[in-house]
Amino acid sequence: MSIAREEAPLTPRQRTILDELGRRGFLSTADLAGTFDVSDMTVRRDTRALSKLGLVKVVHGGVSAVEGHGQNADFAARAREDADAKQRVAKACVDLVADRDAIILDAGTTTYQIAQELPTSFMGTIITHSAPAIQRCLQLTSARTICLGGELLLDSQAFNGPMTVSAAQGLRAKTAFIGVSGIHDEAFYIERDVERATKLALMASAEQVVVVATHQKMLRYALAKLAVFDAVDILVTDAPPPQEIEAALKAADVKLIVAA
Amino acid sequence: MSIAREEAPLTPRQRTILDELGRRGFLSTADLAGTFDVSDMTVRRDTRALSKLGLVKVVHGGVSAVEGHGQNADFAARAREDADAKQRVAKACVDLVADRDAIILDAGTTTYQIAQELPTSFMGTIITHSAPAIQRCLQLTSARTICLGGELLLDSQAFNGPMTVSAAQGLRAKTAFIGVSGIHDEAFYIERDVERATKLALMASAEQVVVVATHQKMLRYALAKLAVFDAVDILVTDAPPPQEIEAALKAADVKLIVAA
DNA sequence: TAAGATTGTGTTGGAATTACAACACTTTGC
DNA sequence: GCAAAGTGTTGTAATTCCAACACAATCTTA
Repeated sequence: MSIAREEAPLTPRQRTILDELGRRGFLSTADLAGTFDVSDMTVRRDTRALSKLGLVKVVHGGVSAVEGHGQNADFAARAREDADAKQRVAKACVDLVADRDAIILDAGTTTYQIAQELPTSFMGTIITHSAPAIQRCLQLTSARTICLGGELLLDSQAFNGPMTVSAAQGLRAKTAFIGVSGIHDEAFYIERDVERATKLALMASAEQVVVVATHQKMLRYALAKLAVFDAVDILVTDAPPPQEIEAALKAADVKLIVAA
Repeated sequence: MSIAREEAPLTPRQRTILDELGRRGFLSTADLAGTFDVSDMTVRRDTRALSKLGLVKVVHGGVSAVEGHGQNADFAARAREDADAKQRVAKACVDLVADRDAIILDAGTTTYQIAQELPTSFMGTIITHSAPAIQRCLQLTSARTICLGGELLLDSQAFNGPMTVSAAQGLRAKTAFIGVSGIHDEAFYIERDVERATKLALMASAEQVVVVATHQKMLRYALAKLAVFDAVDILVTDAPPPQEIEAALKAADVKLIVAA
């Protein structure tokens, strides 16, 4: 009784549909009619009502979950931007990983693609504070996944704060894949200052630090300075960077990998 | 080059379809045809090939993600068992929560239902080590979510181990909702011994300990003994328990809540 | 209490959408 | 130049959608 429930006009059947949809992503009209033992028409009326409330998307043959819930939509939308470039970068990163390695995955959409590109047979260890990456790790039955806890930030969909930092400090990995928002003046920049401590802790816990950044990040500043080039071993991107950056990378002895 | 990719005979387009499907759950044939700028027939040939490999499910109108990947299916299947009972228990638990409370959610399908039943307007704090619960928390834009890190166990889909325990010890909440596998002889039992330390730490960090258990758990043993009745304040279930349990609960001063 | 209104549901037929087999065309590699 | 693989097109079959109407259960109101 303590909490007011805002979803007043939903029948039990509609709530069940929403619930299942959250788990399955798609439900066919015929299946639903069978499950509830009602006619197709009744199911259609339910789904149409839910669709009118923006809770589901009606498609030919059934209903599909709508991804526009909470901050969740932002991340999904960002993941789709330059998806090709991110995928190419991610594939090149996976090529840097051997089968028993322990790797660290930072938050962000590009690093998330690395998790997606990891083969399901991967037998190493994944250390991450990214909620979407963990979701992906549930599919990797041979891998070991270690989550760095902390407070959930909705915009980055990752855990952060002192808990995350201290959890990272207790671990050691071979390679850390770090995402950045901008590259300029021999340094890497990030959007959220609160993530700085976490990223630095991740970098300190790995033998080898790999920064991933699509070409859109080149010659761009962002709010906070993360680290200078010297702190990084490899930069993986999807197009040859501007000359000034390439020269600075070479001067700082950062290996450059341009994904095909 | 380091990792062998087992999915050999997949075209780039098919891989992209799989990839998107992992995020969206459903894709319509027409949409896919538009996205790749190919004919419906070509898309259908792709989806049929993927379906033959068991990677997707073809439905009238498009393709749907198949949930039989990884251990993931187990949890989803268990969540569906006695779903009604779990939902009733979960609703009763939500009624114990006030809007600014900090609550602890243990791993398990019943506690997961609590996360599902929490209104999206909930403005308190959720502390959990359950991956599905965290997934749900991404929708709760007003709440604060704290993840207890640790090693991911695929069968319980939760984080566990020393990291989890020490993370829990540093926190304090009003109510902890704990799942159990059996109730017998004035004690609560659980399936996995490794979870014992985590559950005890969660219980120690809350003012009030609530155990959730559907009636199927009554008079059942499980592998490990978690705690005696005295360590718990409230038991929420969905049907009146056997007399011997009810008497023992009363003797141990455990409040019994039977959800309607 | 009875009549009327409201809500939820099932049925029907035709309209709209999708599926699929068969064939023709283009590209690729040898 | 030929075989193989991939793709587009066409017409037809199968499925789904939906508006309209009929029926039952519940709730209102006189």
